[in-house]
Amino acid sequence: MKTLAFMTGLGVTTVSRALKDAPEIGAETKRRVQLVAKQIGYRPNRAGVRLRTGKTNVISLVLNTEHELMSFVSDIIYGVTAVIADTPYHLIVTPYSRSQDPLDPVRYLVETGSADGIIISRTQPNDPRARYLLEHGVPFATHGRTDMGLVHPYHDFDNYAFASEAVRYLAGIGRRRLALLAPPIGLTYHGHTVNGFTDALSEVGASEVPFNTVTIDQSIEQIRMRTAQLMRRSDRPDGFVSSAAASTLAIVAGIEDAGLKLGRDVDVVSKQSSEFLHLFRRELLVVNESFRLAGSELARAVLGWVGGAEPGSLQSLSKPGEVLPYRG
Amino acid sequence: MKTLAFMTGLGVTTVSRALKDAPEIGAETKRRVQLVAKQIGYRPNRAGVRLRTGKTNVISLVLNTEHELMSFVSDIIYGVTAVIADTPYHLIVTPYSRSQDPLDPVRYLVETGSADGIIISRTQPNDPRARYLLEHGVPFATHGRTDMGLVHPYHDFDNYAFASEAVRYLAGIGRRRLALLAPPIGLTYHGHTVNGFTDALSEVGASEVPFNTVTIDQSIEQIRMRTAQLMRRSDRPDGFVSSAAASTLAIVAGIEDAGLKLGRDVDVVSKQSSEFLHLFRRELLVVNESFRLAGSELARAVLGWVGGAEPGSLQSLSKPGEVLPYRG
DNA sequence: CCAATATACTGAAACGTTACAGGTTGCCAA
DNA sequence: TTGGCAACCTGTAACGTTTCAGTATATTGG
Repeated sequence: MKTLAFMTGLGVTTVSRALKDAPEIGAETKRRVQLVAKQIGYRPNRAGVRLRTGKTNVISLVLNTEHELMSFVSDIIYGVTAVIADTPYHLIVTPYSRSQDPLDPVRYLVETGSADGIIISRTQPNDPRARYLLEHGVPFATHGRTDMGLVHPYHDFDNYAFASEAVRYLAGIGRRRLALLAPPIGLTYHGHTVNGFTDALSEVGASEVPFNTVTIDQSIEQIRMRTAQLMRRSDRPDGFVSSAAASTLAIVAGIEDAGLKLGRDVDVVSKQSSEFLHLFRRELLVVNESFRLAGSELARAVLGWVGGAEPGSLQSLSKPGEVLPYRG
Repeated sequence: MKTLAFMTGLGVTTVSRALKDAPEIGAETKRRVQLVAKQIGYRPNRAGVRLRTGKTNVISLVLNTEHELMSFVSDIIYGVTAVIADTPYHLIVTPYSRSQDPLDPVRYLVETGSADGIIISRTQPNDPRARYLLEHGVPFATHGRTDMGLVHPYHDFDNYAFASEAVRYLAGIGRRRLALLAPPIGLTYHGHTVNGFTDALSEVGASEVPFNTVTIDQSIEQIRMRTAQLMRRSDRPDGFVSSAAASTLAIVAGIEDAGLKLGRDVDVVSKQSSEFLHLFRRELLVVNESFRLAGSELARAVLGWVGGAEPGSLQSLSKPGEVLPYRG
């Protein structure tokens, strides 16, 4: 910048202001400065800006290293980076592990002022992280809604609609006794999913086969074993609704362990975030959820808040598509 | 830090030096300063340090947004973060897309001085990024080796061993006509894989069924279609070696599209980075490759170089485990 | 006892940027 | 003519850190 000032014969202050289109700089001067800046490839020094203004130009994605789905991590990162690609923002990934309080990484980011905006996942109805961030005035967006009467940006997939559509579909092909492999208890979308499931059950007059103690956070082996146990009982379900593709692999394995056949003895509707369940078993019924979209929406939301938009206007809910059987 | 200086009654210079165990500070003073620092929870301001020293405390992971495997992205990030978790380093993810020169993001990072160290993947035998980084003296590590006579840190999986073991295993169960679904042409490990494959073929006296134009970078549908075509020919292979789990799903689909049966008409050995292929088809033969390990090794390597270690001492090669059939 | 030296500490400057509090010029109205 | 004002520009300080070039005091060797 000093170089720019020298080259243009102006003061550094003028150059600084000219580069950000301040009103008190002559139009001609602005164009001149910006031209020279472009020519010599001037890039603002992030440390200088950050030290002076506190603006980090960083968005942090806070992830659980044990429980996030593989596809979630990959796709959400790509979604976020696609949006921030032509902004000065960088994406930093802040991990936390099972043993840690989920609030820890968030507190760290806020205390060290390491990010202008934060994206969190595994959102809870009463989420201490959201509360903390609101209290500290740090812009953020959550993947999943909260239920605290506080308003903040979020992106969510309509899991109520997913679960209820899944139940309706299964009922439509004659399935009457349904089991739900739900999201982890405690997370907001667990509630949404369970509600959609049970509401639709009573709507169509089907019944639930309890599978409560198992969630998609469990290991493949656990889910497989518990499914096999369940399927060996006389009152076994004839339909499953599964909230995650990886768990669906385990459910199918469990079904087959019990000597039953997918599509004949039982049907499974599963969410998936990439098109592979139909390669796995053609009989599966799938609903797509795009985590890349989630990443983009979340990035847009945080950037919006950072840029001064109303948090309440930065909320989005993505509707599930139809339940899809295999086609050709 | 000014606060610390005031509290201890020392000058800021002394505090700065005391905190980093400089030799010219009295032992007693050091302990005192460090105690007070701990008490008030002092954390060095990253912008201050970065502005003064140029040290960013950032490691950047450069990823292709189209062609990286899902599991690769997720696991490598977790591997890296696990290593840098108890260091002052942050991980930033720098993406680039199909249309871009892979050198672009690297150049950006170097020109803006945005990272102390860089991790790159999809390494080529003659890799312009590695050359560029060496020329500019920026520490980096590559996932995969180069072959330019230049020495730099890397982590690699021994794909020669993988491919040759796979061939030996298939030959051992009577397969004689093998096809290889190779990594993308141009990447170093394409060559390694192909060499391992062909060397072992001649060793065991089996023959290759060319499948050259297809690589794991292609879409699931493409691979599936091409496999089905191949399997409908009279000179079809009776064994496959596949370099990626996702592609293996497509190969199996293609095999079944052609009306053939896995394990009877044809066997497939595939790498996988998470334990799911055996849920998919029990007849599959798998070799595990841990991307989390790769991430950790790469992080250790860059940090080592940043810390002044010899680049040549920061190279690691991970040997594949055995070919594993399904068990219980 | 003095000079040399080691030990322990310090102020000022600098990294690149922006905000604050001006300064200069030219024009217009009184 | 002059005071006021708008338009445009500028120097200085500050953000938090480290480095440079010291200073002051105690210790040692001759």
